[in-house]
Amino acid sequence: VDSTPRLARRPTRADGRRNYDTILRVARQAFETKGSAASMEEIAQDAGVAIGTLYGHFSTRESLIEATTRESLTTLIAHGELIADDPDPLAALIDWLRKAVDFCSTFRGMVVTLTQGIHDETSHWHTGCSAMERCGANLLSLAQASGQVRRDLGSRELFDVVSAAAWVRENSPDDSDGSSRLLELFVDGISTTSQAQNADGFHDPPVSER
Amino acid sequence: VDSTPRLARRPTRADGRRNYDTILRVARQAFETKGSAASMEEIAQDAGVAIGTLYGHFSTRESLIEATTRESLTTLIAHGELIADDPDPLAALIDWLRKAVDFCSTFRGMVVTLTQGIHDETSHWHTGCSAMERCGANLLSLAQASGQVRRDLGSRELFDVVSAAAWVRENSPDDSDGSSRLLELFVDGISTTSQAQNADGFHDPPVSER
DNA sequence: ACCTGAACACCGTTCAAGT
DNA sequence: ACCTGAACACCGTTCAAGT
Repeated sequence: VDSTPRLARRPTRADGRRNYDTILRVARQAFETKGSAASMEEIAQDAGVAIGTLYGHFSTRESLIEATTRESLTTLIAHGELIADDPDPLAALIDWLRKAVDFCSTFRGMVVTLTQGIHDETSHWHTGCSAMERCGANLLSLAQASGQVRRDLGSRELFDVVSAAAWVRENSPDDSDGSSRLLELFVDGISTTSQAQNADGFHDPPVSER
Repeated sequence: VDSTPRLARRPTRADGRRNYDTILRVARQAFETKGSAASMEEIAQDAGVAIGTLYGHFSTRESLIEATTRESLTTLIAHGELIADDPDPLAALIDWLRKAVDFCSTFRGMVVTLTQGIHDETSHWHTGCSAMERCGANLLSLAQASGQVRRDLGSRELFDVVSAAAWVRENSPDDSDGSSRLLELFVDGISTTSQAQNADGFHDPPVSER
């Protein structure tokens, strides 16, 4: 028996495919405006299908969230593999970390689902989460090999850093703009290069002084 | 009109006070085992009162959580004031940060309620949260004045660091033991003293190598 | 294969009546 | 002043019946 749950799949029949696509589109919209706890009933209604149809395609909320963000995750990982041969591994790592935080902040509440996914092997997310962690682990070890990042750091900790930064961004209004102040602090703590210098070579003033 | 909601108060009448105390005791227990989303109904039942009685004393879940942890918060702040005149302000700051993370991890889900509290002025928590933030801000500015901590750091960011570390601890099984690896990374990123050295003067190996 | 929606389950919160 | 618990509201999920 296969313990990993089957991911949502686009149906073959025309009407099913139509519904599947509409639900996905509506769900994306709903999650973005109301967060990952958006009402299933409402999504079904807005998609013009009965609630049972929604559950027919996406057996759990988590499965729907997964399907909704599958593309972005694939893109993130592809990008991570692409920049793996960057001459400056630290720059590549930082670049990827920022994009990873962006991904985890696709909508409110997503980062919670994601972290649950990585710890729960029966989760619809687990495969995706693991791929993401592996991708970060690769960039990390490259940066460590080049001596730019301290070696006492594991890939799980990197994942924690990313999710923590994403969590702060969605919970602290001040941090909701593009850059994650927390991540930059992390980067400073991680790198072995001259301390008190982030990737841009300077520190931003605290929010309260802008 | 006073917009800040009245905190839960111990009633004067004997039977009311008995119920109030029992509810508080049961709630503490329930939150610790089931997290801050523990069923109100169950708490009332276990306390041997009707659900209406619970709401009579604690108008919202948040109010109950606040009352449940009020003592610890007071202790945390008192401690922060006590160590403010430590000859080593950085050590004092770090000590307090660790205790603050502990406090925010009193039970699962608490840190979410807390961060909402600091951003929402109508919250039952807001007064407590602000006091906590002020306490940290004080220790921070002392450490900054002594040149041990970089100056481009605000108190809100410190609060974010604490809550992020607490959030990771309650979401990542690896980090659930006493120390918060994330916090230590932060500390490294914060301090102006020789990089790649935390307060103990060395780095712990990553979890995966222990 | 896929869709439907009534039915079930569960839980938080309120409020009129009681002591 | 405080307590009671039925009643209300809301929402997620299932499943027997239909196309």
